Amino acid sequence: MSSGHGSVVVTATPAEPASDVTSTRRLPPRDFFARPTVEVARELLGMIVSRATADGLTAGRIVETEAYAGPADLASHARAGATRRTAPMFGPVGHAYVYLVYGMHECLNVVARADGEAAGAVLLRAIEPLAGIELMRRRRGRPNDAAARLGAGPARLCQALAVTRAHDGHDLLAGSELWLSAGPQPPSPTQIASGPRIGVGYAGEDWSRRPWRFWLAGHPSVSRR
DNA sequence: CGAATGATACCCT
DNA sequence: GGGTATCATTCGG
Repeated sequence: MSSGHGSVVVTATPAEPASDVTSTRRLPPRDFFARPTVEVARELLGMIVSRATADGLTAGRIVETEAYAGPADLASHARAGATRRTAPMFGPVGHAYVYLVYGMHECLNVVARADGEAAGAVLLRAIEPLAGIELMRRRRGRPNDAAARLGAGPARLCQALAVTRAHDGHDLLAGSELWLSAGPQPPSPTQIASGPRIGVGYAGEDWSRRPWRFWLAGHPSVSRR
C-alpha cells in the first residue's frame, strides 16, 4: 500500500481500470440529483466524470466534493439570487454550473436539490485520473506532475478535463462530450470523510463551519491533506 | 506567503 | 452607467 507518499494511509479502494470505465456508460438517473444537495455531494464520491474531445478521452473518479445549499447558504453563489451567472443553479438538476474564479480558474458544479429546496449545487473538487492521463498532463502543461495530482483541486480538475464555461448549463446526463456515470461500486461509508468547505470564510461561522466537504479518506488525489 | 487576472455584484452618481 | 471590492484557486518564491 505504500506508494511513495510516506506515511499516508490509503484507505480508499483503487478504481477500476480505464478500459472498464469507458466500455459501459451507466448514467445515474435524473432523480439522483433531485435530493438534498448534501446527500448528493456525499454520494457523488466514487462516480465517474468523462470528457471526450477530438484529442481523446479523459475520465476520472470523483474523490472530493462540496455541497452548496442554495440562496440561504451564504457560501453559495446562489446567495445573490438568480443572476446571469448563477442561472444554471436555478435550472434543471443534473446540469453543469461552471464559473470563473479568481479571474483565471474554472470550477465545475453539478446542480442538485430536493423538492422544495432551491438552487443547490455540488462543486467537484478532485478526481482520481483514470483515462487520458497523458492528455491531462498536456492540458495542464505540467509533464512532470504525478498522475494522482492532475485533478487534485477544482480548477485542476477542469483543466485536466478541458471543462470551460462553454459547458455552463450542459446536461451531464446526456450528450457525448461531458457526462457523469456510476462507478463500479460506491465507496463504503467508512471511507468517506467530511469537514468544513474550503475558502468560504467570508460566509461567516454559521455557514463556513458546516461539514459539507466530502472526500475519500487518505486518497492521494484529494486536494488537501 | 503573495501575485496573477477578470468577471461579477453592489453601491454610487 | 461607472468605480471597486471581492473572489468556491494555483503556483512559485
